[in-house]
Amino acid sequence: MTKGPGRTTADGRAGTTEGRRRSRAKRGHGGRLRDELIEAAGTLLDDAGEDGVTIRAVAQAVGVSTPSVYLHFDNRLELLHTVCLGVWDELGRRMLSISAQTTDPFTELHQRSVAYIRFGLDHPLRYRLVATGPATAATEQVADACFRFLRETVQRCADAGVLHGDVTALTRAICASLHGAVSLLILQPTSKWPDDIPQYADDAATLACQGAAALSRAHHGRYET
Amino acid sequence: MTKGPGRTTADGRAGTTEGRRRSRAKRGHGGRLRDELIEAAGTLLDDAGEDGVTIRAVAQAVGVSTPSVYLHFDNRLELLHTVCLGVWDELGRRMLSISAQTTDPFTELHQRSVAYIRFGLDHPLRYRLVATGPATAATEQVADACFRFLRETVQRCADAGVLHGDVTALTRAICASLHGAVSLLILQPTSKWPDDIPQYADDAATLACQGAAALSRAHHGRYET
DNA sequence: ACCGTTAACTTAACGGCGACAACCTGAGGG
DNA sequence: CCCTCAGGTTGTCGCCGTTAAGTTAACGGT
Repeated sequence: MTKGPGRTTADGRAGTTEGRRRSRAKRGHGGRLRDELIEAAGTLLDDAGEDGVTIRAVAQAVGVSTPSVYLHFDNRLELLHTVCLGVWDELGRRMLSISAQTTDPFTELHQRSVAYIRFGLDHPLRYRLVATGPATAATEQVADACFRFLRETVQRCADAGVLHGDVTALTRAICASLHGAVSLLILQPTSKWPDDIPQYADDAATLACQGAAALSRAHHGRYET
Repeated sequence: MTKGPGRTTADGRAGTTEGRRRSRAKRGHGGRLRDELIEAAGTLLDDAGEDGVTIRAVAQAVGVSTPSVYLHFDNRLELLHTVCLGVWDELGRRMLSISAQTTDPFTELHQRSVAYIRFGLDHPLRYRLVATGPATAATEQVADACFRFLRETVQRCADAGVLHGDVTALTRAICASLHGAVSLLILQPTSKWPDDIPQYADDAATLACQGAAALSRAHHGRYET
């Protein structure tokens, strides 16, 4: 009865268990599968968490064989990051809409900070993946974009004379503080989150911005007049 | 000629490739292996990064069979976290020595903040594992200890009248800021770190503490007098 | 001196994973 | 009608974490 070595012969065949059987894409539309993979990986991420997003599971969900995924993504991580990037665009839009509604740069800084924190808390899994996972080209791209958004506002504050000193260093310190506010929460179960999330976000943003102001005063006093 | 299933027959035997052949421990000293495993996992972590610390690699490094690891650790994560906990104790010691040297509570808060950041940057891999990995009993224990250290100091500041409002919320905001200062750096290559790390740590601590002060003033104004 | 008990390990195997090389197939243009 | 090549598939490899079940040697008791 002991069958000796016991490999399971093969992966699940395409569409064996679930996922409607896919029709092959037309000649010029190979990218169709790519979109379906991203979407499937997204739902899988929400339903089963990061570990649930295996190449095999994603392939099966769209009704395709496992290696087909590699026709569109170099590896698992790139698929995962692509899923996340889609939602990060949303943050960029929020940032832009804020500066359209605000004139005072320091208020803008505060509001963008709040937006950053709320965004992270709205998409904990996706935030965590690109902001605390292993770095790739995609993560750097996103990180740079965020940094520039904030740096831009800090620069405006500096121009207006409300902040002083090294704009890059100041921005980095603010970024760090905001990132911490997000990541401290998302790496613990939501059950332990504070009751009033908007209040938390506002407080953390206040701490970051007012802290930056204090910091810039300290540097101002040290290096100038 | 195709042999059908192709399993690799077995793991590496104990001590096949490297690691001096271990002598079996005496009756009451089973814990000896445990210590050796922790040490081996530690070096492996430093040499090969987190992914290099596989159960098989650790077992081989001490010259023992793979499943023996499970005699002392429930799973891979617990081994990893145990490795990290050893070094986190150091932070506790630094915190205590700081309060022994300081009388002004706000200065103490600042110095403890600096200590926290510098500690994280001194042990990036170990910090990351317990502070941004999946939560376990070990991580919670460490997180709670840190939180209490800071909360204690914040409380002293509140007693001295230099901070006001909800001590727990204030501490949480500070923790978040400090954690962010550490994690923002450790998740990117050291080549991209700022040149002056002590300065960075001091700035981030200043931002956190002064930000907290500003925050507590805001709350004070809102709810009282 | 023997012997049962049990701590401290080992061998063997399971099931799953990411990744790759090599093959197949059917729609579209000539 | 047949040829081509984008859009897939089959079959494996070599890892991984983890578990079940067996083996060996130190000790306590008689």
